[in-house]
Amino acid sequence: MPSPSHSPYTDASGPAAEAVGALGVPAFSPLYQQIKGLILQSLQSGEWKPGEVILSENDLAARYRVSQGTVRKAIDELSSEHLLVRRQGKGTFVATHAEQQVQYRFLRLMPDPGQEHLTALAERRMIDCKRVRASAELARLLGLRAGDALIQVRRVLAFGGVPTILEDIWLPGSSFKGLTLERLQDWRGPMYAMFESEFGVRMVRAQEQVRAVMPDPTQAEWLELAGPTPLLNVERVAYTYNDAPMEVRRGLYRTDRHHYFNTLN
Amino acid sequence: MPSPSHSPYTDASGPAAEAVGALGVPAFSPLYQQIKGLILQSLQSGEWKPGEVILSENDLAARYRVSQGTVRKAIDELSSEHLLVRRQGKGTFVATHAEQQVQYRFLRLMPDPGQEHLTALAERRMIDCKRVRASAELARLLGLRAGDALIQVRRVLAFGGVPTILEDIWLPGSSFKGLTLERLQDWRGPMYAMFESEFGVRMVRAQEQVRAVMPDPTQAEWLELAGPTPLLNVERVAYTYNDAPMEVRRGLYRTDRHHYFNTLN
DNA sequence: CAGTGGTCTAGACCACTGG
DNA sequence: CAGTGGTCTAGACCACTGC
Repeated sequence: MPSPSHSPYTDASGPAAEAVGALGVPAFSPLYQQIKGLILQSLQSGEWKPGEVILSENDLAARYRVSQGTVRKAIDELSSEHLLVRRQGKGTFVATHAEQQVQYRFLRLMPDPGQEHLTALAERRMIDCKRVRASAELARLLGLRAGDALIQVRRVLAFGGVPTILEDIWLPGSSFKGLTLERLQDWRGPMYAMFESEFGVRMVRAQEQVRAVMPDPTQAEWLELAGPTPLLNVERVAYTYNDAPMEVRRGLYRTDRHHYFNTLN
Repeated sequence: MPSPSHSPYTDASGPAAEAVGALGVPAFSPLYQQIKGLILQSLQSGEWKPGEVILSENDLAARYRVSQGTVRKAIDELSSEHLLVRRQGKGTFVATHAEQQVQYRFLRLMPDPGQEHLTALAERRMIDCKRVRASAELARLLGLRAGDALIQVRRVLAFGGVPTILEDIWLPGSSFKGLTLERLQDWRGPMYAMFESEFGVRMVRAQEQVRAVMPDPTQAEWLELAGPTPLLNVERVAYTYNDAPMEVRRGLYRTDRHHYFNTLN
């Protein structure tokens, strides 16, 4: 393992041992990337759960026999991916959706200027939660086979009494056994926080596709639309650790008092 | 200035000299943040132009009398904000919109699966470029006064012969003197690349608000819509260095063969 | 080959938290 | 006060580029 007297590059032992690519070509992978992978494994295996402290940088450095700076760089990346959260003086924590500050981290619908008071008046109406079979399309998105068991949830989010979001959510039945309408209704806090504590599934990343659509009559009824109203159709696939898809969600958003917000860097 | 024998924290000379907050409270600001600010100033002042190499890390370290590691951390952040681009073995370059790889970095409309061929068939139709006066709304967004001179550009983007995007663009007249329809039509490449090389304005960041709307008859005509079609209304404010707003843009996007794409982290 | 960015280390000290 | 993350340095060496 790395030690002061020899270079980490020429040393084939330690955590870097099998850094060899598919073709036998030595695929160079920096030490800190390998450390990052090891920490990631510990997160996936549940060694540290959402909200908990992980080992200190010094302890991790000792565990992996590398310098603190190398551990630090690994944590830097995990932290910028929102998998870990650093708190100076306290430690490094596993990120969670159950924090006041980052609630609804994935919801990009914001109140228009002058409508900010609506956020405080949010109200969730759980409509349905049932077992269904995966269509070809849903199976493809979730990496399953058509016909596999899914759980489908339907709900409405209202702001200031105005139904604004109609959502259908599909989850792999195998990972969410025992999810019922009642448990959803009783839960306080973000749904993704419930997934963490009740099912051990942490959503880490998501992709959305947005289109403009006209609602069908059923959808219009749930949103209590008076006349024909164009809506945003937001299709989301959410991923856990190691980029495994774990949720598909289709939301219909009213945008007369809200807008979908995005920052381009 | 910092040197091996004394701590950078207790040294009040060098680039860190006036790190004192508004209330006389010593507002601690890390050295690398100050270096970052100094590099940012050089970018704003045009010492290095988009596409050019900047000083090497060693040279910057010498210039600012800090270690290479500190310069490195400053460049790390500027690089993650897409203001600089590192190329191993070659140097660090000022980011530009005039690169093949990152063309249309801010355009989030993507072809639907099976429609990817459309991207190659893009076609721009410049419609209009005229001087107007800022409305109260536009003035607010651009940090100007109502009535100030603006340049308004209207154009259509078509894919595979289908008009898909109708855009209105507003620019501060003071920064874009001499922008004409003809120059826009003659320009090959991204509009933001033209802003860089012709007007010295580099767009660095942008925010978008997306809503679902029905087009008015004029808009429907430009997009050659047969019947009533809901569209995405995308309002963008783009910013240069130091977060100064330099462009407002309203786009109407057809989403029957395309979608607005977003990644949530 | 020299020059650039990229990685890794070891050690020192600062800023923050909590007992 | 000890323990945590955060900053800074100096030096060594690797990976990549182009002459």
